[in-house]
Amino acid sequence: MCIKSTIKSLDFFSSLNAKEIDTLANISSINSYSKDYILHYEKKASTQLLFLTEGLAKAYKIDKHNNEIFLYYIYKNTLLSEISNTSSNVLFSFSNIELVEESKILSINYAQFKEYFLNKNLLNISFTNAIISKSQQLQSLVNREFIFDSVAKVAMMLYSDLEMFNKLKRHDISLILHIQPETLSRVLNRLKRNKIIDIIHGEIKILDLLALEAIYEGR
Amino acid sequence: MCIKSTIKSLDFFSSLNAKEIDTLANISSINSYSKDYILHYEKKASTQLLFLTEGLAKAYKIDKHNNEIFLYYIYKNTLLSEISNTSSNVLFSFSNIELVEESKILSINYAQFKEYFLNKNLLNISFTNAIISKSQQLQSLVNREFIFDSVAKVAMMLYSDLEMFNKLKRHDISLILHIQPETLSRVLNRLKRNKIIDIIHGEIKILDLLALEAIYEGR
DNA sequence: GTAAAGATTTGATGCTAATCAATAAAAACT
DNA sequence: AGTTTTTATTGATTAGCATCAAATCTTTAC
Repeated sequence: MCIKSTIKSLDFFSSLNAKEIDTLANISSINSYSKDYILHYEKKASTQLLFLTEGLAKAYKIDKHNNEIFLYYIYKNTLLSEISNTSSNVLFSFSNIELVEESKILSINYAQFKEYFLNKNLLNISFTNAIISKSQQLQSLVNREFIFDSVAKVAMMLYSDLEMFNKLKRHDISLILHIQPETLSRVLNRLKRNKIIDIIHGEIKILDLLALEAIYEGR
Repeated sequence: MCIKSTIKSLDFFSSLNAKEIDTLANISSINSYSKDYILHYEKKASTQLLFLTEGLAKAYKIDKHNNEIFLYYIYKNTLLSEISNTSSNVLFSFSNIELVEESKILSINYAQFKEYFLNKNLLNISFTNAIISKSQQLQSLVNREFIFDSVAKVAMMLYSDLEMFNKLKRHDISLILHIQPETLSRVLNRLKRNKIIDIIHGEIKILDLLALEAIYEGR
């Protein structure tokens, strides 16, 4: 059956046996959504625990001036929901979650999930790890936004994922880095002037990897 | 014995029985440190899981210009360590942690803690909850810093904890809110001019609670 | 190939809060 | 009390980006 094979394909559930997967399938459903669908609005309550089985999503918030603040991407085969507590049966989302591609979502009744799994010491490790990795995404966000200025943000992204940088449109990069496209353009020019990178036909080549690292490693 | 009664006093361990507490006591130690001691440096590895049993600590990071960025307070009876993963036996701290008061710390060997407790499905719920509450502290930090400008930050703190606001020195408040003391002073003056608060002998009285709330709730 | 649409860059200007410097006020001494 | 030290305020200036507008370059559609 489709739902069971989907569950089996998720790392999160790899510790379950056949019978447990049956139980899980009974409290779950799978839905497909098209690109740009907004799954979650900030601060809204939900009774379902969601997993992204296919596709790509992004988490973001809206600031005072109605600008979108990109938080992080959520890749397939991971937990989508943000866990705000374990004592209540209701989950409050911290951010908006929007689908970037057409996606499939596994939706599990959270109250029953707790009853049949967490409270029986099943999936605890998976659950903890999922929460930790969300927490780490927040940590890198804090690094990016508080510790780094715009030059450091760009340097960091060039250093850690040049391929992605060259693949995406400048507009999307500026969204991720939470700076304006104009600022991004100016920063790239500055790095080029300083002979740290070169820009050939819009494609970026790194000339001085160490200098790039030094920019965001600081001091 | 002292170490056992300390363990018993921590909510985190309330689900353990006497024998389990014995086991835990064997892989633990308690240390006292004086005010201003720095427990953890950012990015440093540790093999110990730390709990604050008495006192008060603060987590902070250092930005490019060597300014301290206050993250959050850590209160007694809670987990001090930041959990970066469960697969390794080493913990990497995300922030610096410094004691604000003279404090007592319970220190547990993390590898053995995992072996004797987490892997045996003990303390899983406590552990998960501790991680969630750390994650939530980061979330409110993100809210404060991204969504709020300096006026909104001050309004929020006045609204939610006036008592604390009046107790602390302006310098400490500005540290918490991550704005400069000069800015704080100017913001307070502005609020006073707008008749939202009054300042009598340095002590702040709220005149218009609704207006204050509107400033940071503000669409 | 050419027009239209979209993406990127450049220039000018403005806003928020940081920084620097000086003063004023309050608290802690003796 | 008076003096020193700490804390808070005020004024002037600046840094860092955002914003707006226009120009240029690139891609897409026909």
